[in-house]
Amino acid sequence: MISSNILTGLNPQQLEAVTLPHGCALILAGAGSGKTRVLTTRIAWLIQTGQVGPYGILAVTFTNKAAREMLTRVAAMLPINTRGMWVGTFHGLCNRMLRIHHRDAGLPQAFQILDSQDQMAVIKRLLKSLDVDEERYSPRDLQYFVNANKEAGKRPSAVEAGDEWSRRMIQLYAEYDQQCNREGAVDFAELLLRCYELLSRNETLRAHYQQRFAHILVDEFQDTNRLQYRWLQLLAGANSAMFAVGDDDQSIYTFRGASPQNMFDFERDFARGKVIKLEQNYRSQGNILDAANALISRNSKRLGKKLWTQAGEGSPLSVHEALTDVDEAAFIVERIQGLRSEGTRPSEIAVLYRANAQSRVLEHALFNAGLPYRVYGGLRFFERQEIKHALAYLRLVANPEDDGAFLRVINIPARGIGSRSLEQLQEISRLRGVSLWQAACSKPLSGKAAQALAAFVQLIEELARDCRELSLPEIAERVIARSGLKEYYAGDKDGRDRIENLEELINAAAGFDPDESLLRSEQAVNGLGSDAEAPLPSERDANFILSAFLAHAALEAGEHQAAAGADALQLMTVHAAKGLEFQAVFISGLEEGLFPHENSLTEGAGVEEERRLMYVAITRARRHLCLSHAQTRMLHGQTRYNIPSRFLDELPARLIRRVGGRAAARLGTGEHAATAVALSTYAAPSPASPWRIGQDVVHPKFGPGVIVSVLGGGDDARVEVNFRQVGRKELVLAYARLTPA
DNA sequence: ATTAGTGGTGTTTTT
DNA sequence: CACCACTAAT
Repeated sequence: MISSNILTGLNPQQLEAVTLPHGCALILAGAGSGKTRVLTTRIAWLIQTGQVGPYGILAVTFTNKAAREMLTRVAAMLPINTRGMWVGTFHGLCNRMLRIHHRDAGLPQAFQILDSQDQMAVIKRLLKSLDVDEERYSPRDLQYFVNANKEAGKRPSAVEAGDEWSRRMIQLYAEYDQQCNREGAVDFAELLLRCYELLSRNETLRAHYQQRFAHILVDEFQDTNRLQYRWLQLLAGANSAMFAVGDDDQSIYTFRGASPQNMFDFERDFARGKVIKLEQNYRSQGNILDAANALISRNSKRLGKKLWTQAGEGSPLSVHEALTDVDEAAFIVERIQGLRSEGTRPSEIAVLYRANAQSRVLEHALFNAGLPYRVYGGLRFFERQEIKHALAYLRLVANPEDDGAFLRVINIPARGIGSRSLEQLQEISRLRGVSLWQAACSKPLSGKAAQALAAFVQLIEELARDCRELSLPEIAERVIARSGLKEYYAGDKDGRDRIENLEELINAAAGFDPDESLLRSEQAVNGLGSDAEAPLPSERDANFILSAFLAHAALEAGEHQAAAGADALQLMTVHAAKGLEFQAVFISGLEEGLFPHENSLTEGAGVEEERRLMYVAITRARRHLCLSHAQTRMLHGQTRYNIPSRFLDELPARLIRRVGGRAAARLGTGEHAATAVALSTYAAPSPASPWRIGQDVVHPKFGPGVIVSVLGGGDDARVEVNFRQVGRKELVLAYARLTPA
């Protein structure tokens, strides 16, 4: 029997999980416990034993990468066509469903997906056109308001208005939705909500999918939000088996609406006690694991789980205190060189940090040391300005009603249509209730601007015509050539990279496989009467493929940054490191206010999430773990004095070895000595000083409060205090009569 | 119409 | 510091 093959090497708990009889179950899988393996083997086992065909499987992941990996691994285990399986992210699957049933969902066939950037642009445009006071109703707040409510499953009419402010926000939310509908645009949260509503409204459709998906598997269950949970509930029929894998200790996305509560609810609603814990860790050595366990045990709300390993205890964790962020980077470089001389490959070394901004100093040091590195985060391929511009042209070709795309490129490159002409256009579109494109087509301007506008309209129409006969990469090429974007960037001093990126876009288009995101065979399989709109393969015109490509660009923004050499160091935020593992891991910037981040200190649950984040960071390491912090650090152009992170204190001392570096050895002589002396005379950075973050204080006028940050030093050392009664205030220590409480 | 310069502001993590 | 929105000058 071949089936024994895929099951060999599983430990008893893994085996039990993989071969569970039909029904729902919750798998509590600790870090490094073989979670992905269990998930993929489960799928392979279900299919191999004939319990279900590929068509009956729906697997949801959190990232595109995880989805790809799952498909690859299943395909490696089974010689079957995985095409029929629905594997993807929540957003990707909802997109797929909405494309198939766009009519039932009330969407145009070529609906556009707005990424957060696009969404922000729409919101700003909206606020401006309504002449809203952006002081009181900021674009950022509205974006947050809209997303939070959508993620809670609430349309404007369902949001309860407390005060004047929220009443206005609800109005704006409604206006925003209307504008999106007018333009055929859908934001990330809308993908989910729209799909949820589609399924809950349309009984036929729901019954169809419920019957089809006998097995629903969910990865990273702790990251699901309430709406996703309800979406899964709708999709799971009476006979569907839901298999959820997650780790409450690795829930680090509650800021984005993720609700670990879903794990508790899932046990109640579905699994009904069918819970399997995977606690054997195959990744890290004992000391690292002990540190992680000790740290996370301080959190109160846990399902409870303790990792263990058969690997030896390994070496202790290194902790280094640096004077400045620059010294910290120098120390890390030094250690990395040590690791490399021992034979550790650069790509097996990761430098982690809490916030993207921290990468600059590290990059600088690595660059000077000649160490190849790769930074994850920052701008991704499809988020780059030049790519966004090119995509905007493509969006106009696919759907000229797309005002956002229109505004983006109407004058890029400059063609003589300035703010004056634009105002006129917008006025017309507002009065007639038509899109900017339609307004432009009615030849509303006169003089030079009119000619320029006509040329633009002609350009888009011409491209749209071409689009019908050309393949996707050919369209991309033509758009880039005819739009004048290349010439536009040729004059720029950093235009070289941008032009290269534009050329890369053509490659991306050439490599795009629409079937991967929207299965070609899907329509045949799922011959539902309700979506007769589904185009026949021959009729799957360029526009359809173009829309699929644009959706792909929005949903999967692409690689974070091109690889700088195949074997390079890995730099990334802790968030980005989730799910990865490395031989050696550096966690930098372990300082109060940074990690844990100060913004998390004000809310009660915030610190616990930061602690889970630290837990994730620690458990990325297999053999070497090095923690560091700096006494002073440049942040927002200001020197800040930080005390060591509380998380360092929460690690058992027996697991830790304090280490210095060459930089530290220099202390006591030369310039560093001066700094050291100067530092010791300042009250702010000394651990003995009462002015530390988190300290409760009393002010004679403002009353009681808590210190949220310490800024500067010397005569103008200041603290920021969050007062109970009057809110945040920044005080100069030399003047403020502040007393510790 | 376009561009350069200014000042004010806000900064976590991201599918 | 870095990004923006707005103003002033070409």
